[in-house]
Amino acid sequence: MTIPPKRAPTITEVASLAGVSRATVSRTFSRPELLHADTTERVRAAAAQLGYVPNQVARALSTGRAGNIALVVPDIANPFFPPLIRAAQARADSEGYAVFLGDSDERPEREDILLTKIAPQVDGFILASPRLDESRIRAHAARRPLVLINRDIDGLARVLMDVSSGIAQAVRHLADLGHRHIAYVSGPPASWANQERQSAAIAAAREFGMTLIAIAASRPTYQGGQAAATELAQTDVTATIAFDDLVAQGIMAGLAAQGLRVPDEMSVIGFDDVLASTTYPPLTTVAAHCAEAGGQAVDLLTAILQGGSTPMDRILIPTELVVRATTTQPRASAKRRSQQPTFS
Amino acid sequence: MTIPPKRAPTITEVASLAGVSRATVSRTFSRPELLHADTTERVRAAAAQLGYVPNQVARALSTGRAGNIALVVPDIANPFFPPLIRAAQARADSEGYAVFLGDSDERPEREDILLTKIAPQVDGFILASPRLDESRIRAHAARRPLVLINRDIDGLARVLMDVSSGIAQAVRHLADLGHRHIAYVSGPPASWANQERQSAAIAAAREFGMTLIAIAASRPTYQGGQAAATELAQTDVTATIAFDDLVAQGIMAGLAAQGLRVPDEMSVIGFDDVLASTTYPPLTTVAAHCAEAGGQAVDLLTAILQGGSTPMDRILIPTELVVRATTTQPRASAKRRSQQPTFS
DNA sequence: CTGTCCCCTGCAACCGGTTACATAGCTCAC
DNA sequence: GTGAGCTATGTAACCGGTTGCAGGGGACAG
Repeated sequence: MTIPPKRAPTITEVASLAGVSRATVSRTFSRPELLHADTTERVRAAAAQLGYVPNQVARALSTGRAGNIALVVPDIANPFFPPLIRAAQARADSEGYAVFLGDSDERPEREDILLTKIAPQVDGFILASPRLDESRIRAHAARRPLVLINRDIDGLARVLMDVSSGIAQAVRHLADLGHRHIAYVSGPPASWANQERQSAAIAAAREFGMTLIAIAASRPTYQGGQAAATELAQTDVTATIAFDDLVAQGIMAGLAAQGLRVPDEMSVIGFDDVLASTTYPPLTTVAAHCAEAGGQAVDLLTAILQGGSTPMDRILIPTELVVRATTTQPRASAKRRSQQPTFS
Repeated sequence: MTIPPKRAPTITEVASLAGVSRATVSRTFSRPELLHADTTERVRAAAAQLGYVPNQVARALSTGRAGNIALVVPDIANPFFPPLIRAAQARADSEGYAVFLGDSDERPEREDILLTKIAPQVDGFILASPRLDESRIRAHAARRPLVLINRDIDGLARVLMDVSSGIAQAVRHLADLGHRHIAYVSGPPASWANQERQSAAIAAAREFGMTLIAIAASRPTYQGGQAAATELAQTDVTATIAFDDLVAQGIMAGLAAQGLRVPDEMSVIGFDDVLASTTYPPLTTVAAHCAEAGGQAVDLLTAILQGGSTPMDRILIPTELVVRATTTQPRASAKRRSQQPTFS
């Protein structure tokens, strides 16, 4: 049996205990500089005695400011997001905002519903890697300040990973090691991040005169990577760049199952650097600083909420290669050249 | 489709468009069975035309029900929590609740502040692995319905892992393989989960006539596990049970750095089964079904919120051993017996 | 034809704050 | 001594819903 939750004291009770009007109590907590010091003191004492805390819901209704922000991600369980969420939450907290978390389960329509449902309760949104189409995102942005992470829509505030620098470093690293034939194992085709990474890889491979084949991981998961490893084993590529660390790890496991050793028989590079330090062997990867992206997104959002003006509405977070233990020189191999489409 | 206006339409606008009173619009969305079908239809049409969505904040103020629940965890980045959060969020969503997420950064006082700050905006709390002391938890529970995960406080609703069965299976598995000297690498001493696991391990070891030493991982992290591996290497134990998978993975990396091979020279068992399938070699571990815990906690909370009565206020989730590739028979070893405290 | 009952719907008072505006009292310069 | 200019506080109208209560009107029985 539950204890009937005791009702929190209201502003009216504090007012009568302190012998002032409700307005004075309200001002004590919102604009104390308007009041005589003695008065605020007396009100504070009364409030403390009753255990009064201003009701955020009532405050939100009358001011229109909720003191909350919403963070929507496609899949909390994807290791890319927890550090991002964590940083965002910490930042929001120190700015005085509480955080609504939404998981869209990778489904655009869930994202849409989530947004409309929690909109009145928040002052602004952060959409991380949204799967929603551009027009709907713009529609939501028209209602509430909104910051995107990992999605580039003109005119909207956004925090982006500067993918190309990191990918270029990765490809150059492989070129320096002597690799000539490499693969990119891609993520969700609809994902902006995937398109960015893939085209950056293609461009870099062309620059270094390497052959690059693209292999689709059915899903951006460990399992997807495992499946891709089977395809990889049938090609003559000696190095692979994966859509993200999770796929890279799946590839490593898949290769191991095929009896191929990493890095001796196949070099593997991940992306994000979210679990690189916890794989064995430690994964060479491109660090995307996702935690920083989360923090920056909150900063940007609160700046918009408070200032109104947006000094910089497009923040680029640099990425860079972190070399660990999954890349080395290619070994001569007699594998058959694949029929995969090749680029340059 | 109409261009969404900056300000969300209110009940008043819908009422005048539909030619009814505000009360009727309200009832259309809260208690439609009181209205004539034609009326609700007309109101719904007007609402749709304006893009009206009931304002949850206003609703919360007048009903006292916020339609939100809060989920507080000590560290989102700990892989134990994302599946739990994900399941909880999905469940809450389908029950019509939105979710506040709080990360206490493992600090009890942050937990306390978070709870008091969010309290008026939510109908109830879920505290996962709270670090807060019992009296404070009880204080919060007196104000709002509250469900605990991984913490056993008498009289409060809670979802617990039935640790002992899984640990017993793990120890038996090691005994069957022929291990005689094993170690438990512990987590945070203040953690209920750690105490449970450790005492279960001690009890099981005693039952099977094995020697068990306890080694403290300074922190329940990958790094903590690595450090513990150094200590492990100096003992004559042939198998290790880790506080959780993260620590287990750190141990594996640490052992590799010491030149010890898993499982040949040291068997390793984790706990939680949150990243077991993504390590290499795949980790033998105790599955804790943390996602189910999250879902059950939400079910329990919503039952309390709706029913008022609590049919079952203590849910036990069974755990069981999942054998993968990090356990095998012990190899004779000449390592020196350690001076660690031993239990039976 | 009238009375009763029930089904819908409207009226108006909340919920707990915020805030524009009014005002009381006081200081100070002229 | 009086009006201007403050400062500190009160009054009351919101914010956008919900809901107890009242009442109009149709159905139906007598």
